[in-house]
Amino acid sequence: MRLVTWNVNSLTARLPRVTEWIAAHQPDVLCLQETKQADGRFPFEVFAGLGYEAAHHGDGRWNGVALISRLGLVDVVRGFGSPEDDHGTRCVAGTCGGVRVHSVYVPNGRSLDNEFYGIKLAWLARLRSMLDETCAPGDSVAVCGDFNVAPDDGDVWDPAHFVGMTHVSEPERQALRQVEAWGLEDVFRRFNDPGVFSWWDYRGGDFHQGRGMRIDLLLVSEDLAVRATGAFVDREARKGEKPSDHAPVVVDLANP
DNA sequence: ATGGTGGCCCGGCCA
Repeated sequence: MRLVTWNVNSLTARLPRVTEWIAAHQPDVLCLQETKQADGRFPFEVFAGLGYEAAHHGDGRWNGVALISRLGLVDVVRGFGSPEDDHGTRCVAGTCGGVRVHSVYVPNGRSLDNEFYGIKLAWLARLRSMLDETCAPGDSVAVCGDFNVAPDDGDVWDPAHFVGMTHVSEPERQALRQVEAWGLEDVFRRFNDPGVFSWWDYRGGDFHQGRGMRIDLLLVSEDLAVRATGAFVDREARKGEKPSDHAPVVVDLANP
């Protein structure tokens, strides 16, 4: 099973790159974030033509998440169940080939003194409580998406640059660890040394200068983690014509 | 040097 997460920064703008990438890399389950589409504009038929079922949760200009699967897609749940908890369309879950998969887009937080920083911490706490409510120990679970948190100093190009900034603060990292404490592992780390990134700012030639962060994560339950055979960032997808500012992150799992 | 780029959709927000 090839499991992928990719923040596409507008699926409308990125659809040619996404379909090209699917054809070349054959994901079984693809979690997208920042589709920036309402449900009515999501191109279900395009993915169906490629052999995939899809679920989408989006309401227009901002956010929007999708779950795309060729292993089946059942028991779809959009959001956390209350608009106050959701803070936009940022989570969609479904069961794909026996795995409960969540595509998530954690609020950015903007800065430590911004009201959205508290919203980000609350959202991560709600993500944990949602897992407690909807998944049982022993379930096969994956939570994949743009967490807007770099788990460790090795996940940013220069820790000194980020002192006092969002994405690296201890409360965010603690909130992420509380999600993992449900029973999930950042399995990418099994196969990659520090210094591998998934996002680079469009500005200032950051990608070509290597100024990135690893904020796109695939957190999987232990039964899945032990089946992992590899994990990588496809940096090629960050190059070329009209790239997203994020690259796809891939985890491969052997059959059980 | 408090900028820069890109996406939404056309002025300003968001990342």
